[in-house]
Amino acid sequence: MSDQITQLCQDTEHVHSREELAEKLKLDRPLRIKLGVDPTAPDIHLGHAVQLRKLRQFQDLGHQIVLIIGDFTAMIGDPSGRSVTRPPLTHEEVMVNAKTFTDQAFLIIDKEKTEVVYNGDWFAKMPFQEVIKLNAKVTMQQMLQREDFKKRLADKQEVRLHEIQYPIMQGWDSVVVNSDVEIGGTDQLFNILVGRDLQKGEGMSPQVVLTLPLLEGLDGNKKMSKSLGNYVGLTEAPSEMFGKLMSISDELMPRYYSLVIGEDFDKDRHPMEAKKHLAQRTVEIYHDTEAATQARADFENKFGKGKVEDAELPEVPCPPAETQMLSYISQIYTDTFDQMRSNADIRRLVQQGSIQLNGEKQTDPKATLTLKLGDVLKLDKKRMVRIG
RNA sequence: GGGCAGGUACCGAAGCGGUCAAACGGGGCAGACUGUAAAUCUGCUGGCUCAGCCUUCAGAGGUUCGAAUCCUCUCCUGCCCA
Repeated sequence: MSDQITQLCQDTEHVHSREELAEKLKLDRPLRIKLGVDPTAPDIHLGHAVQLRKLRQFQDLGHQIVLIIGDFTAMIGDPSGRSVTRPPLTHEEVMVNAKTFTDQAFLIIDKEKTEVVYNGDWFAKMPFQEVIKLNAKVTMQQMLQREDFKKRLADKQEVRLHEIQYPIMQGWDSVVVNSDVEIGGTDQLFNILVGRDLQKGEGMSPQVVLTLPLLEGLDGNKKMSKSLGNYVGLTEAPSEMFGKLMSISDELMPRYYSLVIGEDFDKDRHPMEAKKHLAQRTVEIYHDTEAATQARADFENKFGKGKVEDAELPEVPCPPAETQMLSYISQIYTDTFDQMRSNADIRRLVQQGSIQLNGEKQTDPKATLTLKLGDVLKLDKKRMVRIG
């Protein structure tokens, strides 16, 4: 049993407290482990995975996972770590996101053994009287303890009242689902503690707080998030996933080793090699071994010692001779990479030498291209296509 | 409700009648160097049919040959007072 505690507390940021957790485990029943998520964006990424992997651990030990979809709270927006008010989402948007979210979450946790609940089920029906009663359970001073609020207040930035409701609601979720343990990122500490207070207020045994480190994004300093664009999505294509992981800094690697693939980082290994292992291993987890091997081979062909000719590249149809370069490239961006680029943007890429045909820079924006089958056109750092 | 200070490009922030598509910083992108890493250096960073033109400085009007800059009204935010 102390084994269990050690395992569960591994790679956590904050546990309050081990003793309480031990007490709960002694109860000799499956514990109810709560994780609340606000489906504000559809895709989940490696940052979410850190928490889901922890849930999986609990699950494997026979505990009951309670996944709360914050369909109601998502419409408010968690102000955690934010310096500005988040724009609200409609309920339809939230529900669409929720579906994608759970589908992806079940790549990690076992669907059969997971209880999924929506907090709209209780909040949407709550009469205003009850809302007031709920609000009476906490003080303004308590809420203002929170770092985000304090800071915004100090910086003379607005704090809207609905934002102050957020921790209260998240806390109330704990009462409703009767959780024994709540898991969250470090930025959730405050909210989870509110849950403890509310549970105590209802005469319940307070939940154990277990927070996990926030995974830094690819840029290495901000936390991984969709809106910052520094994320790796769980369902991204193998080559995409591989490439993104290869772009992280060496400093970040040990972090990713423990939080993403759960391995020890061997600092004597060549960094390049270590990173390839990280990338390969990650692809393996979310796709399969074959895809991972393939992604690696492909990467090496494209950027390493291998041959570009052997790499798997998206193919684009061969244009007529003397094709206007700008419009042709613009078309590839939209058709093949689903990216809107203005002509000015593409002109810039051309002038700066980003566009390369079989390794040769094409720097004249007015030039025309005459391509033949098998030519490799490089658009920017990450994107190349083959004429097919 | 009263007083004051503000709302500028992705963000922060200059500009306060013409030389403003708008300084500077951050971010982003590209090039060089590399390990498609980091650091560093360089360039770019509203749009277009690109030596020219078009649309921007909260919104709507107005003054002026000319407005991000002046005036009026509206909307929004912060601070202080009630």
